[in-house]
Amino acid sequence: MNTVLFDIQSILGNNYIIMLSRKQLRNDTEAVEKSLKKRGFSFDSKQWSDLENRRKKNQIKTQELQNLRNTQSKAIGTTKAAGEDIEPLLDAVAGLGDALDVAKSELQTIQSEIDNIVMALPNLPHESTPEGNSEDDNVVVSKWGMPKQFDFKVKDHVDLGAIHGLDFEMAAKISATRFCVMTAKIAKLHRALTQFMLDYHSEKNGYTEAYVPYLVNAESLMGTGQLPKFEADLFKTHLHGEGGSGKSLYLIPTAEVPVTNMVRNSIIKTADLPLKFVSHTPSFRSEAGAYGRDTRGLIRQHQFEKVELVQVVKSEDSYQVLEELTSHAEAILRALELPYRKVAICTGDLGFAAAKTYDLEVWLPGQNAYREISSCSCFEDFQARRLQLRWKNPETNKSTLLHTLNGSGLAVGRTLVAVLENYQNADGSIKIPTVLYKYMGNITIID
RNA sequence: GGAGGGAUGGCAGAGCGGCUGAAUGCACCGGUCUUGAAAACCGGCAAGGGUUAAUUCCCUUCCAGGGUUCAAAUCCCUGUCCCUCCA
Repeated sequence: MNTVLFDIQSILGNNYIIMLSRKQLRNDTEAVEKSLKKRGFSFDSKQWSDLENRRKKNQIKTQELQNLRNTQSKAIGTTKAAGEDIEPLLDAVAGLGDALDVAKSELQTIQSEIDNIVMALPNLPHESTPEGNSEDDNVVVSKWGMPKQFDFKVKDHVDLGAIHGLDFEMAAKISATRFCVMTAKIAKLHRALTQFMLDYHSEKNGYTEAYVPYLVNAESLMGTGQLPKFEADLFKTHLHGEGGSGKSLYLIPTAEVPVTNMVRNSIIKTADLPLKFVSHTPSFRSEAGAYGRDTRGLIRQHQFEKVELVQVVKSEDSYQVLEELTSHAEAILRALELPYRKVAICTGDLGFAAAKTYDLEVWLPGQNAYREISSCSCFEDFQARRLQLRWKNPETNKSTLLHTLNGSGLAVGRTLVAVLENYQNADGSIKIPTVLYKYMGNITIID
């Protein structure tokens, strides 16, 4: 995969802080290296320390020069106010400006080298994240429901969908592969699922519904960690046409990006915590690295609907909230009576920004397997640090980084797959899950 | 499409070349008073970074980027966003 290098300073300005704490990197370099190794990421601590030493030298030098300039300028000010001759003082500062410029640009070069390295570092895994190299090492934590036994040969969702109005060829005609068209009852069922999820989370679990832009700027993607590293997975657009004067916008790969960025660069009032948002958006993935995987059906699409849960909480609450948020996603599966299992993602399979992740995998009779339908993650302060997302701790009177979490509640397309396959009858008709009746005009079956 | 006005600390809002990291008010925190609370009064209160034994010292930041100057929140240029008026 291509790693796209950005001029990070031009995007975020000079005054941002980086995702892993610089202090931690400096003081615990070895521990960081060891922790990142668990997730298969090699961090060259030697190279980094060298850079850091150069940075330190240059920064001290630069700041000394700045200090000199400041005191001299003040002296000129007071001398002038006293009506005395400032000429000798002006002579004394001649050349200072040039020396400062040189020092500054050296420092900046080193800084941006460091920034590029640090921005590309993934989060450290939480101690409770199981160690492992690949998805094969993920750990099943729990199972709910029994896969239903069918007394006929089950169809997969593609065959079932073909009967009811799920059309991939038509989508390919008007767009490309990995898109779909839904019509009639199946389109309605898809919408019903979305409605049900949104209502459930906002009414029963206390989330605030949010409608957000589907095109976002680079700063937002930096904030949640998709940039600078994963541009190849995104669809990029141009505001005033390709090569136009407008800046580039990206189609969101998940609602996490716009929703979490709503509170970028802010200090949240204690009384407003925790923040809980639920948002339904389409998600766009170019899936650059996934050619040949799940080419059939709805599982892996360039465009799919998702209902996303996002929470912003105090650091001491985050792991309890991860359990809670995961249970909110599970509640949808239970309400739909879909068998699933909960899997703890191992260090080698963990997403870039996550410290700990649970995947929920739903049972798909058509594949005779459990497949991911939700991914619930705790990012600790990793995103918050990039986002400058803090609260004022009244005990210490200090601005403190918050923790962010999110999870799909659920991926709607895949939920549709699960409903089609789990609720099928021998004749290809689909029973409607009870909780969806009211969203389906009280019909009980699609035939 | 054309003409103006604006963006300052958690919020509101002064400042418009040097003594301003920033008046004042609100909010917030601590205290006095009170049986308790409120009110009143007193005090504190921006963020980020470096450095340090340190709550030490220093640097940066008044939308963003560049420029002028010994010195910029303040002057100049560019961009972004907001608001008013005209077509």
